[in-house]
Amino acid sequence: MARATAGYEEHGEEDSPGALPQPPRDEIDLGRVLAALADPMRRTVVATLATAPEGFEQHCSAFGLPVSKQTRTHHFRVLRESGLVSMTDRGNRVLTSLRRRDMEARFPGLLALVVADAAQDRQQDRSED
Amino acid sequence: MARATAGYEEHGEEDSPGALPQPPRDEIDLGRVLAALADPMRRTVVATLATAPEGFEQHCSAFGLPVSKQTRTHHFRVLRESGLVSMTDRGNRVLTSLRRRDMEARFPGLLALVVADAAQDRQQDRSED
DNA sequence: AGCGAGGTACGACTGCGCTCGTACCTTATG
DNA sequence: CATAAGGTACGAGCGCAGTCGTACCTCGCT
Repeated sequence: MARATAGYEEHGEEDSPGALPQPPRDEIDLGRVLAALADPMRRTVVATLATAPEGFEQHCSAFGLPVSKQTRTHHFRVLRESGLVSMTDRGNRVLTSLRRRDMEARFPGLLALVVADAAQDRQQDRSED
Repeated sequence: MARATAGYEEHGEEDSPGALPQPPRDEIDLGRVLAALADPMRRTVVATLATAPEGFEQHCSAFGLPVSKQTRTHHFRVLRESGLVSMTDRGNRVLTSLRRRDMEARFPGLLALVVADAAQDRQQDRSED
């Protein structure tokens, strides 16, 4: 079970069954979001989700992060508690989706910056071959 | 003297005398910038500079940060090494200015987000009186 | 020259973030 | 039912970031 270690209150209201706790739109804190995006690994995850079509969901393990699964869990928790992503517990697998509308409403253009930067990084890697 | 503790190389080319080392525009790293902006105190500084008119410069001590001057020095160093601000050593005082054009060129809209968030915070504080 | 204010350098402490090992749970598959 | 895979909880190590104390420098003012 995910306990309320975050700063926001535990809301009994959970839209869908298995939805893991996350801050409501108005309580999303810029500091938390920026801290979450400061990590390259988490930025990769966000860029991947943001590049994918609307409503895209993916397993946490499908991002190919070069860390152990415990560390992966940690990163996804940070992303969720910051408000960047929404996660659904399906028992043995967890689906992650970008909170695109919430982020666009609170910090318009921020996701685009992350996407653009990730794209530029990929281009640099290609030219270094 | 400020030594090159940053990741970027020490460029002999310094535009104006007393200009403290800072990364050139193309080497400004998003992770560093986001990490710098993740701190509320540094975000306040950036928001203040971004709200002020173009080319505005201010002493580090004039921001009213509730910390010691050593800590203040630390925060401004982080801001400078991230590429957010430009600093000029005038002997006994240091002038800080926002690298507005560079930031707008690399991460368009980011400063606006910081400004908007700071404005919203101020409004909340006012309604809490 | 002396003093105070602004700033930095260096060192130290403290807390937090990233990492993983171990243990355990849940589900799908054989 | 046994096993493997995805995930989490808990704890530990480690490094870095934020904070300050002490010391020192530079300039403006008296």
